Amino acid sequence: MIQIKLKGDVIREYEPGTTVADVAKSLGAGLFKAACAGKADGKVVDLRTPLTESCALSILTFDDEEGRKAYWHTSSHILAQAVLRKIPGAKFAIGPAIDSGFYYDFDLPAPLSPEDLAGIEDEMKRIIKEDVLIERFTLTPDEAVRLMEEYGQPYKVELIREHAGKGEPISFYRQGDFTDLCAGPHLLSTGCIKAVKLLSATGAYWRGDASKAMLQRIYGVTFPKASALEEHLTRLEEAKKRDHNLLGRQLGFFTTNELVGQGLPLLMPKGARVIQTLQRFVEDEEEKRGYLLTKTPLLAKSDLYKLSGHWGHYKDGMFVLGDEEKEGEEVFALRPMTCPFQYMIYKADMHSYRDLPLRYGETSTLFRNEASGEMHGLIRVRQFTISEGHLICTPEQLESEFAGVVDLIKFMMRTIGIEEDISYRFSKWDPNDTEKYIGTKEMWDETQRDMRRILDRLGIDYTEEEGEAAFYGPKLDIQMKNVHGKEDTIITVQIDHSLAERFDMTYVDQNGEKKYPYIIHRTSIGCYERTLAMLIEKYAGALPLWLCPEQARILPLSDRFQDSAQGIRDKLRAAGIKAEVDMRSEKVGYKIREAQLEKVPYMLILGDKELESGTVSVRSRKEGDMGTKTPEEFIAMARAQIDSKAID
RNA sequence: GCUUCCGUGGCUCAGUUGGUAGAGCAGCGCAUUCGUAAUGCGCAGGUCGUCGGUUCGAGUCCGACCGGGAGCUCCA
Repeated sequence: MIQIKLKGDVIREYEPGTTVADVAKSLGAGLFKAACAGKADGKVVDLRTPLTESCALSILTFDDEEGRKAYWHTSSHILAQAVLRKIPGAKFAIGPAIDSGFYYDFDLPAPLSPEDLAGIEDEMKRIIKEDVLIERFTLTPDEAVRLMEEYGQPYKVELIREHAGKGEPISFYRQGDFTDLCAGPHLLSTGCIKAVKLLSATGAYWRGDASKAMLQRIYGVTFPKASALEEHLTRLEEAKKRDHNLLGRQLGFFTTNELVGQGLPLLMPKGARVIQTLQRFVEDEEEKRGYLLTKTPLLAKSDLYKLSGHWGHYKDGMFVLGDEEKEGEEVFALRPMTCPFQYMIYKADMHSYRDLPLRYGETSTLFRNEASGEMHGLIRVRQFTISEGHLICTPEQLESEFAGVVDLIKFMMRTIGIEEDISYRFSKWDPNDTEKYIGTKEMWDETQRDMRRILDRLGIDYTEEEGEAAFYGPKLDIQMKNVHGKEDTIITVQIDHSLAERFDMTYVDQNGEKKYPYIIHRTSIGCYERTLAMLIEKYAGALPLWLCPEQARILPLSDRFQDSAQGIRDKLRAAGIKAEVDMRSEKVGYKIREAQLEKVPYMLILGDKELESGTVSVRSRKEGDMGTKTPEEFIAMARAQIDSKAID
């Protein structure tokens, strides 16, 4: 007998060879029905796995992340089986579970129409109803290749050939007429899936490589209960309503124009005001922290970028002015970053170790010629303005300067209220990508070791990603997901031990020797356009009071009150509160409705009652009627909120 | 850049098998002067993204380009 330690440290004895499914069954019919996979001594296992030795076992259900992954992975196989039935000649690539469901990539003879998708979804429901048994079996690599060649599946053959070297048997899962190469785990039968929805069909490159074939990807999601699917779909709909690309336009924050061009949003008065508020806040805070403001040109001769390495590594991403081919013509380029400009400021003087650290900050407008399919609202644009900065320091100062930058960033994130929504990524180079990166392996090993040590000491909880570094150094990227679940970098901090030498930036140390300093590239709040986009989505347009482009709107009950309304508006403005009056001859209900839709934080209603008592009726966008206050009381309340940068 | 879907007045959309455009909101005018999410009436507004093709005739069919959405790739 073997001893299995279950939930709550309960130990039960089983015959050796008992499967995970058997154990689940012995614990209860309900658990067996809900079981998606098992976890034996911390390792995720298939329900079919026979237990040969004593271990700690937990049964994973849809409520566990790993159980959910197995559930969705099985769903992707059902999708593939449905495609096989509906589209003869379909070739299968890969079909994993993802955080929000699953997808499967296919090579199909014709593009998928929405009707095709509906037909495939119906077929999936049929397969589920048939409750097809799912079986696991293994083959040697040679047998596996032969089987997949027989099925006419070249992508699977390619995958098997790659695995073959490991000398392990290749596992397959078969459900009726469909057999797929797969490591598992999987549910026991197709009937375990209850509610299905196919969400979209799009393109995706084989192996994520743009030089390889474009496949068709179908995204879907499934749940054990129809109501859970409904809720999920409702959530997706709700999320779309927060989309900054929609809401930001509705609220009059920005617009785009065909004649102006792709990726070139026009910030309208309200959006421009929000960004101005953020920018003033950032510049003031940086000044307090010892940053030196610079203002450098938006373009430079190509020679500067040749020196920085951008001409070699980043030319496709730059807007180049002038014709390189023409003899003797000067060629310029709009700047894609601020680095070399601030370096030239550093180089304008001789520096002693006593001068360091030097912290340069600039509200910097950058231009990047992104490929046409990359642009998205305010998140990915061709011209943007970033709180850019470079810290020049000695090796001894690197850690404390880095810590200072992280402290500033955390302060910014806390202030705008997104501290809980971000994650940290340690972005490293890819040693095999010689095209992309400059510098030696020793240099990379050293700076990455330095950065890791600093991150660990700062207690930052980060993930690691290879091949995401800047071409000159590793990065700490601060990531945030947009409303569609897509992650973007909003802030980045980089350690650079390579460009100082390239630019011959030196300082004189205690011994009178010239040394190359470390450079920290950083932004404190990111680029304003992208940060604004994230704020719109985070707050569904209802920004914290201090950031609102219109903080109070006075609503005179009838035309008779217009003069006094303007008087109150002027009082508020004098107190630094952004106030307007709705002068239209409309009913107050109508004015309130509009102000609510425009997310104006406070509405001040003015009629006979208020005029007599020298007050206004205050309505908050969030709490509704707040009763009457004198203008002075309202100003005091609003100012307190604004000055503390309160997050509602 | 790639795959796919889409493009009708400022916005949201309708427009049947090709027969030369319609609604609501917004705007403007008039009336109304109103108490916490839409007052009524009227007026004006579109060479149907652009260019080319098929056709007696194109918003409707075809192509190219421009722009937008989703995904992929890319993102110093």
